[in-house]
Amino acid sequence: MKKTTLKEIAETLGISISTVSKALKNYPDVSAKTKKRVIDLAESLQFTPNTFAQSLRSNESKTIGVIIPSMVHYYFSSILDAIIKESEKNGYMVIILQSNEDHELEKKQINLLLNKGVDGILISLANGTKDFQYLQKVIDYGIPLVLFDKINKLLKCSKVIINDIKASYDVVTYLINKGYKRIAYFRGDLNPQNSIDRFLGYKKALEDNGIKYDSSLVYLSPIANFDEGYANAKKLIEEDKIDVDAIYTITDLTAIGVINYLNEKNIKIPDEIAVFGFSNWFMSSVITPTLSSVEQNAYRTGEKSVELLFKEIDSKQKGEPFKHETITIDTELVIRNST
Amino acid sequence: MKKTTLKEIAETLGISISTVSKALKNYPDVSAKTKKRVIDLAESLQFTPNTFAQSLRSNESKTIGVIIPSMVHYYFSSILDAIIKESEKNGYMVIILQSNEDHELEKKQINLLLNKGVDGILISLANGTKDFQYLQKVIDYGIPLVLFDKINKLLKCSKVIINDIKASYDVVTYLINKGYKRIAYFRGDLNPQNSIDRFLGYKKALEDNGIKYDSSLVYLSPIANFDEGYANAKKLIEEDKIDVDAIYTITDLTAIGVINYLNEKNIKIPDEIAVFGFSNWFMSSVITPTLSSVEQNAYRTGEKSVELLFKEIDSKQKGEPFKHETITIDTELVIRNST
DNA sequence: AAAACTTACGAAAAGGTTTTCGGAAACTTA
DNA sequence: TAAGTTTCCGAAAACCTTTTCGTAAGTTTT
Repeated sequence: MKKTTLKEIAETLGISISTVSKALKNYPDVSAKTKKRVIDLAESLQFTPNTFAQSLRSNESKTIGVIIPSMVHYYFSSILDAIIKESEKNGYMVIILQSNEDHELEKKQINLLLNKGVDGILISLANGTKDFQYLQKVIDYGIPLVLFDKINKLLKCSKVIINDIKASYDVVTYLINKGYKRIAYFRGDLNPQNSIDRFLGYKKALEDNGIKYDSSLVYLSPIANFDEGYANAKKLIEEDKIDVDAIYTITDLTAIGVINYLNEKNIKIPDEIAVFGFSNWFMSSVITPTLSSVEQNAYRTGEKSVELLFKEIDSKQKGEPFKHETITIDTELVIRNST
Repeated sequence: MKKTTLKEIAETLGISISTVSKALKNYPDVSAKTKKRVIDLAESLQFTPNTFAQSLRSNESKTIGVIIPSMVHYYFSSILDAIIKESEKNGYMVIILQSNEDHELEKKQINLLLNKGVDGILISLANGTKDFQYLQKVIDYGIPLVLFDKINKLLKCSKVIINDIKASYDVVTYLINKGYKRIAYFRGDLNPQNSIDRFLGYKKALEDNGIKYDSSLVYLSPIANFDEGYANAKKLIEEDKIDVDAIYTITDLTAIGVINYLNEKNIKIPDEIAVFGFSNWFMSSVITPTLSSVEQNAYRTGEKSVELLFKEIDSKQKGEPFKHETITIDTELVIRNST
């Protein structure tokens, strides 16, 4: 089975290819009668234009590329959900790549997408990413680029983020107001901006509330997973940090590791130790006890990211200049039984 | 910034476009000297062939399409993880679409992918899908198609599934051997094949173990989510089904709903009622109590699906006939504290 | 030295669409 | 009726790569 082409329609009707093309695109210089003949035949043959040829001519693929660290992740899959749906509404398809937190792979994938001829790129950076030359290359090539979640402030392009400093500040302030005094923090690596910012928010809230920052209450969980949360909680308890009354973590998964350890040791949450997470994974609402967290509005982040990208693609098509924007997505504290 | 073309290289070197193309593809009828000149210049200009033109010529996009019901789902995102990674290894990119369990949308998306010119399609069917004409169309067009997870037996194409009947049979047999006698089942809709099969496995295990099937112990949860599990558990308890000693559900999420209700009512798991799920979501290993489940090997399902698809794409390129295969992925019971 | 090969390159077509431009025919205006 | 306008269509180029086929020059064989 072969696809119908303009040529076939033209030959069948005894007219030229140009006329067929113009008829289907409703050009004014085709008579109503001819238009009808063309459209009728095109429909009966289920004609759809060959996208390869269209892309070659227009240099547009009607496809965008997305690079995320990992797909099996509540936050990212929610963002992708939004990106895919919004793109489809706009007649675009989405190619997804996973950097796997590997900086070199990310670099290669950017090049793959550029070669592929995508009309725009959305990316949440891998943690290790320090050299931004290849992203600058995307910008130089004039390909619309939007950074979301894990961004780099130095790049001149649009960005969608949350205010991590404020969100983190709010968490700690809430804990202090609840009466918790010795608040441990399980921080992430100091590489992606949001990891730094959450740590800064933690510190600032302590300071503003007259609590001295104590570095012995800060534990590192570089990949922010379940095991690290569990291990750090174990360490904390075994180090006899008996006065710690709350543990706040870089992300929910780590917090759930903490909860599991505390549950095992029969340490009462929140009576003996409270736990606060970040990102509001679905899981957090169904574990025991339910986990307080920060709703990051992943879906909205995805929506806004594509929105910015399409704005930029649009400007490019029209040859208009484009003003980069940075959108900050609102976050909210979700209070549950763990605090 | 514009992309380098063969033409530019040809003009710079004062040779023809054909020769440049052949030099880069290492044709034997280009002298070593010319080859070197071409390759050197191509590298310094960072030449990469225009994929639009390549696709137009070869009628291949080096892209495959995937349609799943939903992306924010542990099972599906794991499958996608595998699909994306394996495709990348083979030099293919992946376009992902979500049918949202909407049969009409699914149909539209198949057409989108066909028009896009993807080299193959992977799909897990929406629950409501009853009319398979448009999938037959894919096959008729000669586009490689692989069904996974939620399939239809009548379609003549490759498939990757698990043995749902056996997996379910094993669960119930295990429960019976553990001494549970009144085993309730929260079943899914009778539409996708796997939902039917799990139900059949449940019935058969009862029968083979001399336990009479009791339809009053079967509850329906059509979309198999948390709330339905919770609601059905509530209903079961409020109906005073006091002798029920185990609840087995179509999927983990539903089981977690059950656990949450039982926890709330202080009904001891597994002492008063045991709970068994299906799919082994990550969540199941961290809730209280941890949930017994069936490991479905999602990643492996993804791997095998692309493997079959690429086999078929390969055969097509070589003009060889292709023999459809159905691969059955092994499952294992994962026993935890809920049973 | 003529015949038979080999080597190395280029012309050209094909893949399908889009859009500009030119021109013939039909029509309107003075 | 001549000049000016519309209306409608088609030729052709452009987007870029790939591959077949032809051919000139050079090399080897009789």
